[in-house]
Amino acid sequence: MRSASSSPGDRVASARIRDAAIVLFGRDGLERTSVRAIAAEAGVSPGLVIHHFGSKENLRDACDLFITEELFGRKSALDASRLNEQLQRWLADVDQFRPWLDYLARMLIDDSPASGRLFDALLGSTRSTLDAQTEAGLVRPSDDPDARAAIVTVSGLASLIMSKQLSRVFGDDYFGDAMVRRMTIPTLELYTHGLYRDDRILEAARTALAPSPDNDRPTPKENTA
Amino acid sequence: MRSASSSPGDRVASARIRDAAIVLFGRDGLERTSVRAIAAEAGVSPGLVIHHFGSKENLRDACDLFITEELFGRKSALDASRLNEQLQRWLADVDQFRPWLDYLARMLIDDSPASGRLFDALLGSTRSTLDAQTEAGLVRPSDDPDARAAIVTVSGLASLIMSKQLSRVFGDDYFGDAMVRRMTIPTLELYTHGLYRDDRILEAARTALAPSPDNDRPTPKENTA
DNA sequence: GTCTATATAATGATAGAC
DNA sequence: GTCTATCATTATATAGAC
Repeated sequence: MRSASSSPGDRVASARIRDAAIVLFGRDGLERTSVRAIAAEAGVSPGLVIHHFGSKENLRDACDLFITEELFGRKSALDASRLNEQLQRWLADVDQFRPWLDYLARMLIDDSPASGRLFDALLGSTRSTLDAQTEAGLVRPSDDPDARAAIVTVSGLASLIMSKQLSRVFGDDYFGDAMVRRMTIPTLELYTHGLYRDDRILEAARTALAPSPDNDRPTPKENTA
Repeated sequence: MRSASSSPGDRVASARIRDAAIVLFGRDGLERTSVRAIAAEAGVSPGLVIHHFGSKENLRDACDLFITEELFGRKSALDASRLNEQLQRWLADVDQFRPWLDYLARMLIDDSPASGRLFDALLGSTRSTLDAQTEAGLVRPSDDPDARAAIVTVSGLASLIMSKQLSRVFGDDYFGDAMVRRMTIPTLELYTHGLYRDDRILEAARTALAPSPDNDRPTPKENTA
């Protein structure tokens, strides 16, 4: 397995540049990262970065491609099980894969061309996983499986995107074990027993959204934020 | 109520500049927005922007302050009910408040000094709302109320941060009614009945995380992403 | 493949007139 | 308060030597 840290000498320069770019783009963001900084991180000259990738934008595309291929494999077909397995691996060794996780989080919030494809793939994977688990009797059926998959997807990604905030709140460094341990059981608890004690709020919302032409109130969201 | 759109002439220049900055920072991000672009949006010269705010960074701080004061009020004390009420108002009229919602989402992902305070306030508000609802018998008690509040908070914010992705998936323009309507019932469904049919996965995780010194596996997250 | 040196454009910020 | 003109810095990207 290729290391995510940059140890100059063991890879060719173009790979070192790409890896350095992933680290810095993921850590500081695309705009805050200069070609010079990438060159310094990779131990090469700024000119070589452009020589290999043509432009900063092309380098970003190369990083997007690399990360998505690491996640999904070279095959264009979406393999939900491989994606889940790969994500598990990254999350299981955060110290090593943090740059890739950071880059992934950046991809999801900087809506680039690759961003939409990535989100669609994650959503599709969640959808098919939930379908399989529903068929296996593990997960409850849903009236709107697509919407449910979207909710589960964005909720899962939320911990990734806001991992810095969560780590700080839990007195942990950045996506450390303490945070993961602290979140796991309550998350599964929520997904097992829900939050509300009875159907009152759900039924109230159903009534409010029921067929009634003059009803265009903006749907009671009931403190879900 | 002050309008969030920029119609030059009805406000003093410094307010127009600040509002323009909120629009552009929220839409394009801090780094992609130049002082010149803000000046053009506000209908003033670039020099005036610096004259009023000293620097781009100070202008950003002023925007952070403005948005947080709009959310929480001028009082430093955290008032959960006011915050919830204000968020409802913004979400109920997305067309008007989109710039503020966008700016809010940017604040949460660009971890600035104000970002941590904002997140803490949102978390605290969620926590106290859940506490009140628990006491009222509406919400189930939790073994780890802080962790549960964190999960609910980031999950709620996830829809805000990834609203562009969600809108696209639901064939809607950007946080439109279709998306909100489509998400509301499944979200409440999830919060009412949960996702899993029984306790198997929860119990498996509890066992895996049970007191066992040699067990430092990275906690099975079971496809929540 | 890799470097140094440089061109060119855009940025944040300043100075001074009005 | 507001503008125009400009400075100094930094950015990406190019050119050509080795």
